[in-house]
Amino acid sequence: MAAITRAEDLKQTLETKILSGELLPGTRLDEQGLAHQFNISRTPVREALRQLGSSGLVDMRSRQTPIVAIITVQKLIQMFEVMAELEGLCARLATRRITSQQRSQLLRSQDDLKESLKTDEPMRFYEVNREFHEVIYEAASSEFLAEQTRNLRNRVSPYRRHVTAQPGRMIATIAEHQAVIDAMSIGDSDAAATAMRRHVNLLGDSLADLIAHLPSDMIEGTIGR
Amino acid sequence: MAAITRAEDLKQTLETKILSGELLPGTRLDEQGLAHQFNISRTPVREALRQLGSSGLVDMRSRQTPIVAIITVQKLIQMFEVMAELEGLCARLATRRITSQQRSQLLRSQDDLKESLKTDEPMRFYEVNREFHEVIYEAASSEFLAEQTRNLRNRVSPYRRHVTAQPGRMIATIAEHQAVIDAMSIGDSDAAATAMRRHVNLLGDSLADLIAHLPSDMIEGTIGR
DNA sequence: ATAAGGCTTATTGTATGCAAAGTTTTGATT
DNA sequence: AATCAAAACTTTGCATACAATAAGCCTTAT
Repeated sequence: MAAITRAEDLKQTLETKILSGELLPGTRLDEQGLAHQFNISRTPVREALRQLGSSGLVDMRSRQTPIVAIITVQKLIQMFEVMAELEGLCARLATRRITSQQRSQLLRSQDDLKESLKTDEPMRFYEVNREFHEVIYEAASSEFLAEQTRNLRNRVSPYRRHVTAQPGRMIATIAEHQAVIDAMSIGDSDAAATAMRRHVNLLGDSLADLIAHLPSDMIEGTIGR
Repeated sequence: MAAITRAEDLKQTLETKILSGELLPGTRLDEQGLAHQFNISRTPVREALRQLGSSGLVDMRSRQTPIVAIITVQKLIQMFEVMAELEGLCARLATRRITSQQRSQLLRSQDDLKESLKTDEPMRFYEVNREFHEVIYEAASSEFLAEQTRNLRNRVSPYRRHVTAQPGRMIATIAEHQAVIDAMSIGDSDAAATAMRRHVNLLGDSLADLIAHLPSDMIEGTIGR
């Protein structure tokens, strides 16, 4: 399922670089530069940028050089608010529809989380955490809901890695995940939804605090160049 | 705030035609045809189509002629499920943040709904109904949430008008709106969220039923030719 | 009659050139 | 030295030409 068109290829490449933090918010993405850099013409570059634009990762003000989207603290809070609701719905649906296989995957990922906390591997923690949520998306059996939620996760991802590595947050995350698992295991879908919503909102608050209390020139989001 | 670029213009035009039902799901949107029809080149046409593609209104399978997106009944149900959750969140936030002006706007729209039912003006009903929800988005004071919810409303809109005009649904809608208003007026944000979620889900079920029980060649969504 | 295969045609993907809008630099004037 | 204006330059928006791929059609063989 490799991308066949240059535009699609570039879109994937840029998306990866933005999500991974290699391209920081505010970075200018001029067509000619990218075209030259990837040995393609401006046409597919434009298409890739436009697509990233409508997905929200790139800011496309007309007649101006596109930049990696900068999210204000206020908007970040709003995004987590919505994400909390969607993840909550995922948990609610998953509680009713989860298979036993998926249930054991959840338990396993919980063990892995504790392990990576003990061995102090924040990157692994980040990845396992992602898997935990991914299992719940799958268990919810709503491809559309999964897409929407993933898209939102992606959009906040460039800011998220700041907070994920914080020790306090890692411990809290494990406890919050446990609350979700517990609610799901007794089949209480409302409690599962509430626990998940709370989990995501706490994460958002913590991230918002972190960013808001940083001096503005420490925030990567300020127009770097 | 008129669109200045041809691509943006065309995007708006196509979006309007799709939402209004003038362009039915399954309609082919070939670049050359549109370019000729609007006296512009293929380049801005491509851009407009790509944008509509990522917003979900147009289906853009690679190397194939784009078509107005066809939504399966299953996916439609999933979309309403998510929309119900988002509209519920809107109602919850709006309950806490609504101004007195907005509150009276809600009451007024409720009167207008009853009026347009009495005078049998389904188009007006449709429009006032939209306004009702729009006021709640605004009252929720989360531009991001409003955007997400609107986008979803737009995506189901081509299918929605089938059910809106049904007399039973119109009466039910008025009652369901009233439940939302009542909960909001006593400041019970949870009840408001639940009432709104219920309202949107009922609408979705009703629409899904309608479409599922129709012979497939009566569904506009089937690839018309 | 039907299915398989190749050829023709239609349509999308990409490159390039030109026009228009925006940005920066430079210079003149106060 | 500071400010404003204009010109030079940069960068995006659009048009057109060409390449590549998929779709449709016809032929042919079984």
